[in-house]
Amino acid sequence: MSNAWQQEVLAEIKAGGRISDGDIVRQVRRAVLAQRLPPGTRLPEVTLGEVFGVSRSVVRKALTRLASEYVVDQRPNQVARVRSPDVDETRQTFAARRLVEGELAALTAGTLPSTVLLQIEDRADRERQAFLANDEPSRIEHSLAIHHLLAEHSPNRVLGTMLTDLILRTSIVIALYKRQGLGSCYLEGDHHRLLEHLRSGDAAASRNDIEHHLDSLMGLLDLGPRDSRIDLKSILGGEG
Amino acid sequence: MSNAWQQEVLAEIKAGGRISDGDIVRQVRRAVLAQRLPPGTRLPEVTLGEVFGVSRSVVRKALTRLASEYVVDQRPNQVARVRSPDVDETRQTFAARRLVEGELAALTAGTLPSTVLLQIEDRADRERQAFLANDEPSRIEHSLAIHHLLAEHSPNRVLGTMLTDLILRTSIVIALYKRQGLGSCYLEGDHHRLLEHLRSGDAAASRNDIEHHLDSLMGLLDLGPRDSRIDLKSILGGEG
DNA sequence: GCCACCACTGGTGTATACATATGATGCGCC
DNA sequence: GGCGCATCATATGTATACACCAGTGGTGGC
Repeated sequence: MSNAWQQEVLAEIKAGGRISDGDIVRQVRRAVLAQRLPPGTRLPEVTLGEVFGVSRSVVRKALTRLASEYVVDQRPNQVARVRSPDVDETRQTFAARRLVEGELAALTAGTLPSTVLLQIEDRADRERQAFLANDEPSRIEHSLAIHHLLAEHSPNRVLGTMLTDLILRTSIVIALYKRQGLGSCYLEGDHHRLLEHLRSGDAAASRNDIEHHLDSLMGLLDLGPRDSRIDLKSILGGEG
Repeated sequence: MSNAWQQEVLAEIKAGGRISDGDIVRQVRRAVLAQRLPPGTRLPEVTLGEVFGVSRSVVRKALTRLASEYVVDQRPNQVARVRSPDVDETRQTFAARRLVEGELAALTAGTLPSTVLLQIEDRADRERQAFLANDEPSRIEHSLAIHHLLAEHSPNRVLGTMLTDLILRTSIVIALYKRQGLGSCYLEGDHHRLLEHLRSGDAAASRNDIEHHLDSLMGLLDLGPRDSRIDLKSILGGEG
């Protein structure tokens, strides 16, 4: 487990009060998304417990939840490891999100209160600014916020929750398979265009915006035969 | 907790060897589906542990998993209870399953090996027989098996897993909201028709079959204003 | 020199004890 | 008689101890 990450976690812990399993889940999620915990990283219960200052009971619950989110791999009698989805799963995850988020956009078009629309607009503006300032972490944060707003305020809570999960999973594989040398996954105008169609209530156009957006996003990934090399590395390298 | 159920569980335990959290998950799922554990039923950890002959550690893990499947409601410092989805969630769950299973049927059409097609055909035949014999539990088992086969053998494993979850959730609400006095939710011919379209590779027709099937199924439910009475009952009655 | 076996270490699986929160009950006061 | 508060029973939250399992390295036999 990375030491830098450990330091950061400790800092956050000092600030807050007691640590619950939910906190651990959030922290690990964030670290995996930011690739501070690369795929294959071992996550022993005792070590995590020491890092967070809690006992194995709490850690176990957190790991179980992370496993149900497909963030870590938990096998009987073996240490939990950060999951490493292969290219097939990546394509399938994108296809699933395309279906769910497209439908959700169509369902949601024309139903959002102006407060939410303004939140989305604000995020889209700040995403563009972050992109221009070359601040990729901030850009990602704002981009994710837009999609999460759509998930949270959709009229179908069941599909909304499913989308929340899929956003996480796609974010992980984007971080994993982003084409080398590509500074940002920003798609100029996509979010603003979607916003206008959501505002005007054009369901078909909104669905189309989402589908096109996700297709473009997946197009920025490197899903070629390189995957065999990755699998090999994770098998041979171990610690990554 | 129902005593009859306790007896049945004990019987199954005697037969098998040791009990793991997965076994508990399966048993509780089954009991909820069969309404042997009605919504609102309290599921204290110690009691469950005594029933299954294991300690709270195992039970806790099982309950966490059941909560992530939306079968039970787990709130901090309170006993876990069997969840009771309201009519809104019921409609949304059906809408979600309609979307996912429709897409999956379209994706899967024409790709299934003949062994799987024969399994589906066998289940459809036996479902009809069970219906004619008025054996509703068997009919439900075969019906579920068909949809699970579709989920398991679809080319998209991510969507397939999502469908597996949605089948469970819709089954629960079907048991909950089935119109009183309705003996069976059998829809004559639906599964055989779907089978033929899957076999011939007609994606559009397969999707249409699924969507029509689920619409008809939801039509058999009683989702009227009666729900207010149900909520009232569960609030006032407590033990249900 | 190579293969099989064995002990060891690191880690999870499970049970249990203690701390703490929550809902119910019954008493006393108003 | 009704309302509020103390008290208790019940159940969960957390930590910890012990048993078991898996991978690993070394060692002895062949």
